[in-house]
Amino acid sequence: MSNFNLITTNGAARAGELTTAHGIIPTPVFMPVGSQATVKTLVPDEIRALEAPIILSNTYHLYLRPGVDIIKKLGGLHRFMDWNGAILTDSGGYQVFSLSALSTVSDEGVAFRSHIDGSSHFITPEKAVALQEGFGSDIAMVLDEPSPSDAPSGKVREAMERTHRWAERCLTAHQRNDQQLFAIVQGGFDRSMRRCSVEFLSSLDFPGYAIGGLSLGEPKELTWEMVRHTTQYLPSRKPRYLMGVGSPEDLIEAVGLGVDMMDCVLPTRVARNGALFTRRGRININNAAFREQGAPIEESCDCYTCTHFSAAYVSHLFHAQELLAYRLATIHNLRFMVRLMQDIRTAILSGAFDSFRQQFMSDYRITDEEVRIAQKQKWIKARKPEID
RNA sequence: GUGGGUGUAGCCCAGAGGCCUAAGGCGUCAGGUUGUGGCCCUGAAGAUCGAGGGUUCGAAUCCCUCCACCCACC
Repeated sequence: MSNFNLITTNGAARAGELTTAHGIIPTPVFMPVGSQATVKTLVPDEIRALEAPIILSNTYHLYLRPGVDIIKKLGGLHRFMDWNGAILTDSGGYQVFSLSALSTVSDEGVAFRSHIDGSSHFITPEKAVALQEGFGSDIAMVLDEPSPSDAPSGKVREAMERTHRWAERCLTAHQRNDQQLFAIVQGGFDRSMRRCSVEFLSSLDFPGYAIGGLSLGEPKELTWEMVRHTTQYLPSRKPRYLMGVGSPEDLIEAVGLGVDMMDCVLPTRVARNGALFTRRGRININNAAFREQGAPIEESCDCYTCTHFSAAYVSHLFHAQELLAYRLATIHNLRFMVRLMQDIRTAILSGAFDSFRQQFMSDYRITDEEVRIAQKQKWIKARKPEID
């Protein structure tokens, strides 16, 4: 029996159901991030109210603090944080490279220093699996090695091949049958390497596949080219998870390319800085214009924040740096993302994905073109040494 | 009233004859954040340096007068 039921497709876009030990998850789905066993500022009842069926947590952070033994002793991650929905744990591969500059990779595993106290640690693929089995997450990720966006192709291939060997070892080590282990495709920004990665990992019959190593500052067009290229070779009957992406417009784009699952810190992180999503685009609640707005952030939004408070009140809380500001903004942005995915799914099921996408994109004011160009040039500049 | 101190952007302040076209922080105004540190990063606006006079090639800076505020003593 398969864990994933592909209900329908609409072009490349897909609607399905992913069965986990903690519920059936309608896909496509957006997973709020709760790295340290908490979706920052929210209690589980509030996450439930968002209608988020699954959240993401993080092996790296939980391993360092409070440690797997404590979580195990207290009944596993679900009980520890009182969340009875599904949980996906990231393996920590990404954090080792992004958070800690002092890490060294070998075939055996990765040695790194804690960003908290500087202590030394060593994680092997087997240990990454054991940790996640200890946490008891519903979906575990293999230990992978993402490549920095400026890595030369030799290094990218090396990291990809190591990721493949680690994936095999994770699969062998994995034991819990109430937990699914997903593989992670790497291969940088090279089409042939991406394809190579997909084909190798597909042969190992994982219950799900993630696309890693993207959205690292590269131009959007390149991100989507890689996603399109990757999903076309992935097995259609398995869920596809695009890691670490993205913004509201990214959700639509990715689903349109055949992605089923996504997670991103963006909605929660920018929320804490006053950036709020609406169907007409992103706003900054700190802007002077909102100081006197009696209407909510978005009239048509059904979130707790918008059904209880004016934009002026939220604006006041931000200017006063009140803790409630972060909570209300987080609730709004996450509900926006979850609801957007729900609407996308409804559109796919009724065969109207394309028109939904067109309508959304024409309503939604995307990041200024100037900013995008500046980011692109910055990325090109960073890679220049390799080109020379 | 006498003695002392302080006056530089909305607020706190750096500067002590020329590198001042006056620095920094907070605040204000606007951007950014993509497998999470509520951090942080980037821009912008905003100052006839309390007022007036003088010395000097040159004054926020030295001198004089006045004004305001603070402290102490009457």
